[in-house]
Amino acid sequence: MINGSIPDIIVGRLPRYLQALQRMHQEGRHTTSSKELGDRLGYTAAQIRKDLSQFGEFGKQGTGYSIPFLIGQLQTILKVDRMWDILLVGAGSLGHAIANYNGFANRGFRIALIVDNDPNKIGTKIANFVVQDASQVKALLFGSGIKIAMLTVPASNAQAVAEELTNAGIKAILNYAPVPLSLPKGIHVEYIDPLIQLQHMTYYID
Amino acid sequence: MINGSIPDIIVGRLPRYLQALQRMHQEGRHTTSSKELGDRLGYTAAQIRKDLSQFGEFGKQGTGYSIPFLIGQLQTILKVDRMWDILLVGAGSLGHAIANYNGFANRGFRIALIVDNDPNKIGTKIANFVVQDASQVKALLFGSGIKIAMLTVPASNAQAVAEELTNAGIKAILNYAPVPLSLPKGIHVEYIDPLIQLQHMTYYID
DNA sequence: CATTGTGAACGGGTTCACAGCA
DNA sequence: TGCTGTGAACCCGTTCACAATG
Repeated sequence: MINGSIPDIIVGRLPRYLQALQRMHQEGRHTTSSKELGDRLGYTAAQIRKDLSQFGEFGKQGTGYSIPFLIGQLQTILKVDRMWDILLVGAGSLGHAIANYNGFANRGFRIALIVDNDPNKIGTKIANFVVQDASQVKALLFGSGIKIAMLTVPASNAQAVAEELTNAGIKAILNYAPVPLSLPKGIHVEYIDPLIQLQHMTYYID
Repeated sequence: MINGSIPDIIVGRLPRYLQALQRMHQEGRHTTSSKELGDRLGYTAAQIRKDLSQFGEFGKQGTGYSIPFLIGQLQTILKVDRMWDILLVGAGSLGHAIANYNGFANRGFRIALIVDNDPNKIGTKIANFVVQDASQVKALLFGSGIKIAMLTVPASNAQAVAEELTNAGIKAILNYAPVPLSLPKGIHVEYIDPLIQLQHMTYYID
């Protein structure tokens, strides 16, 4: 393990490894192998070993990997050994569903602030939060330490809102709006768009 | 264009091309080029030309691509030149958000049936649908022509439910539960898991 | 003896570069 | 001139295969 720049495709698999390991841990397991982990996730054993070897030597020959140890290592690598506060932009039905989802906390995340630009929504309560005015987002974020946003606004506003967020210091955006965002280098964007995935699958169905 | 088996990674980009083209169409545009399309989506012009060339010769030298024509071609290739009925499994808050989302129809999909296994939810109404009993799913699907399911059930049930769906004739599953599904060859699965994507991004943030 | 870590071989997707054509 | 379609070159991620070791 002598590396500065890890391929993004490898980084993208680490959360899946972590998820599977946490599940094994819940099942009371203590040890696993690259083979078993690969079988669960649909990867080859060699790939898992090669991926992990980019970050260190975490296994033992003949034995495999200690599950709790590897969980700890991956949490450190992915920086989810801490709690990340998240800004939720958009208090529509999807925003509601996200705000009410209780699976974030044990994975390193928590919704910390909800904003919307609809006067009818500002001031209403969602899951213990009062919806704040989106136009004040820069002031609301100032000093908050929030660096991640989830975007659930209409497609037509997404680019403009994303630019405001960038301007307000946000460094990563999980974009639920069905539009590609064009933002400065250094801002990380991931997309969630069920229609893209549905259309991918229909190609294969008769 | 002489091809039987297109790489899946190319198929996965086609819905994005289609989405961008539809947006251009809404903007009143008639023609585009591989360069412009690539700029919108973050791909190189060469890649877009090469991808499209797998399916035919859709462009004109010197001019580019006719937007309505290319939209039609991609819709045919992806089989979204028809309407696909979808089964929604799980009537929790995420299921509600999905059922109330009105962006499916103009992209080739519509929710046709909602089921849940919670007696308190069965019989309630969501977005004009009465929630049906999940245990009857095979009978409900029989003769319906529904081949696609969206899964918004707890992680602990997801594998078992997915197997039932497979058994009931479902061919494609969009899985919102944070677990990898293990299903027979020929069943297509796509995953949506915001935590995986958040943990991917935190790797890059300080 | 089971299983890791890894250099080397392999494979396939991306980019290049240019002929061809409107 | 502008832009497509595509063979060839290139690049990079995956798989192989085996020495190393608890």
